[in-house]
Amino acid sequence: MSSTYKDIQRMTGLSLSTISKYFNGGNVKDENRRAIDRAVEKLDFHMNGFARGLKSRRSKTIGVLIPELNSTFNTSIIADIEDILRMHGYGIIVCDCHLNEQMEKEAFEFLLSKMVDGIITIPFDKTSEHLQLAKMRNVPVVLIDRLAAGYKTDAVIVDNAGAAEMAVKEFADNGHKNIAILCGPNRIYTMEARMNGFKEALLKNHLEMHDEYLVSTEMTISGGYEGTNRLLALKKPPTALLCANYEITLGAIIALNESGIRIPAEISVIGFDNLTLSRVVKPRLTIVVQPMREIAENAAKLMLDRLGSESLPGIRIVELNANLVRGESVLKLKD
Amino acid sequence: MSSTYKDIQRMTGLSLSTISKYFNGGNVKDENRRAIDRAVEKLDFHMNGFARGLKSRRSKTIGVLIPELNSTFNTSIIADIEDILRMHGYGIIVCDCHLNEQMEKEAFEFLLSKMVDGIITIPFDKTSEHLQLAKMRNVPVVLIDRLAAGYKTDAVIVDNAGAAEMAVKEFADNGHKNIAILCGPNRIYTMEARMNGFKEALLKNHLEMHDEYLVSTEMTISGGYEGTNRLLALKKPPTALLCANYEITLGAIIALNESGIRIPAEISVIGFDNLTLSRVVKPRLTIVVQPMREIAENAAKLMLDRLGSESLPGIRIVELNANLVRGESVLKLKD
DNA sequence: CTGTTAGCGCCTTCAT
DNA sequence: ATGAAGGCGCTAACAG
Repeated sequence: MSSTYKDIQRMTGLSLSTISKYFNGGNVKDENRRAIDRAVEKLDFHMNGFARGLKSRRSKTIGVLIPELNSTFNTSIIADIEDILRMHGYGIIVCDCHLNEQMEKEAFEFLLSKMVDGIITIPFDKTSEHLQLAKMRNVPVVLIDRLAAGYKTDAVIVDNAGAAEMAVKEFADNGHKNIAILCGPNRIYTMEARMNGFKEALLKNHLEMHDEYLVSTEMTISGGYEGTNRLLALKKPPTALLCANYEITLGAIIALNESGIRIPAEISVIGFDNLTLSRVVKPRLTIVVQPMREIAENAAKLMLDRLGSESLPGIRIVELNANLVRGESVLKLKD
Repeated sequence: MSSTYKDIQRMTGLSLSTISKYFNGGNVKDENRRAIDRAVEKLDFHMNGFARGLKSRRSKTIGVLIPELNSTFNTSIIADIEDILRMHGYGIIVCDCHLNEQMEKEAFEFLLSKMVDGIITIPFDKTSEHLQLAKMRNVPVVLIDRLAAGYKTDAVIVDNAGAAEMAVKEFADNGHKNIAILCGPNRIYTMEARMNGFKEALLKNHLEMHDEYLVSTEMTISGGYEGTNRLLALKKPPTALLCANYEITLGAIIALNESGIRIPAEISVIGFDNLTLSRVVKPRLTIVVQPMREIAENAAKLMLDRLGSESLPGIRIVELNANLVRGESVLKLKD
């Protein structure tokens, strides 16, 4: 059984309210401060978070709900968010809904039941009806990666279409006409956006669209691996390949390496997401880098702001841009 | 402002204690049950976790403390633990201590301050003094991956030395004598154990130990990549290579592929940890697989048991074995 | 600067 | 099967 204010009271003779003030930054005589300090030490006193939460209605805990923990992008964002929030005294309760809309809703309610002060989520379900639940309970929500159709709230998004366009332009500028994309399933918002950006960019650059160059695959190493092999098996394989996320990029590289196909001599490649990878692979990979740290920082900041002052202006949407980091994996074709 | 028992009381005319019974599985007349049901619906009533916790002294929340979120092994374990615990009504508060002992201690206290009912951790600090804090507060701790020197508690460990030995034996059985290991830093418990297992296995198999074949590197793709290139640069490169974790394995494969070195014709390789990867890479990688799911399941179970019945027997330690899954990445040498 | 008092929302004897 | 009353540990007026 751990000690309480009452125990401190017994040891110091001070009243509960003085003790409370001490713990909440009020004015307390130095002499008394020290007395309390000593008592805390002796008693190994620790604040009871339940009692405190009961009054303050705050758990200093943020829910983080993502579609899948086994994804470098997601865990990297989580790592950064955790970092930042912890500096501010907040813990994160993490839920993974395994790319399942039903579970997403359940996990969302679960988080609310855990008295989180807010929820940061990378939404999966396109309708995102579950977000309404938070509104009813007055729990702020910050979205990452996509806006919810029916629910306006703070969000941090990346210009995914723009990111894909950037890559296509890089290929086009280097004279490529047969450009393929290895993309995740359309049901994933970011993947859809990147695919759309890709197609539009072909138009903008006056390039023909080859259906067989639009490969939709799982967002895994295997997905990238198999997709690449499918492309290589075409009568006329592409001269340029855009991989739409980290795991796919990895799979593509492994497949190309294995087939003994040289980058960029035989195929030009632009990867996605992971800067470390780009530096490791030789020749250095040209890569579309999402500003992971910034995404996390902005999401955390949006949340902290909301929690800080009860009534902020309206919705704030932060749109960040991906960057193209050039390596040597794109060959300049002569024309 | 959300509704409370009092609101239900107003709507139903029942007493608070009846309502409490209803929510805690007591005997309540069917008629009254329905009345409460209706009120809950109308009021959108949700139990206040703080108030409940104040009495029950349980948050239904488990702390999970790991050295680093950017590691496939860790996140994979977390994903499974989260899964299992959530099924039992528990949420997880995740903390990443960034391979830093000071932060580990702070994060541990932080978790305790968040009123977690228990802590599951992959400890980093070798002395693990911080674990004592949990004992004082009567918070059960389950360790993963290593036992703490000074603190006896439930744990799930893997026979790391045995895992390394298994790999060496596989190489030796195939006639290899020049076997290298690409291992993480010695300060990481599992890495130390695998390195030791490796050395012992050389002895057991009557193989000579070449210092230059014992490469210590970072547990990252770059680490594996650079380590491999270091090995390849030797006058007499090894004929067999054991990679001591997933990221290192990945880096090694990329490096070998790039150098145009064929597996297993020119070098035999055994990887670690990731079954998916082994299936993707061609030739299929022989791999030492840790039973991730089992590790998570056992850790979760140990914790749930502890929380279930206040006084269980003594310490329970579960030791699991890694498995060698054979692919075609180990060449049989003629002798 | 300190003490008194009345809750926060729920659970738990103890009666009825 | 239900109700009344007190308390879990902390906070927040309000006095002094």
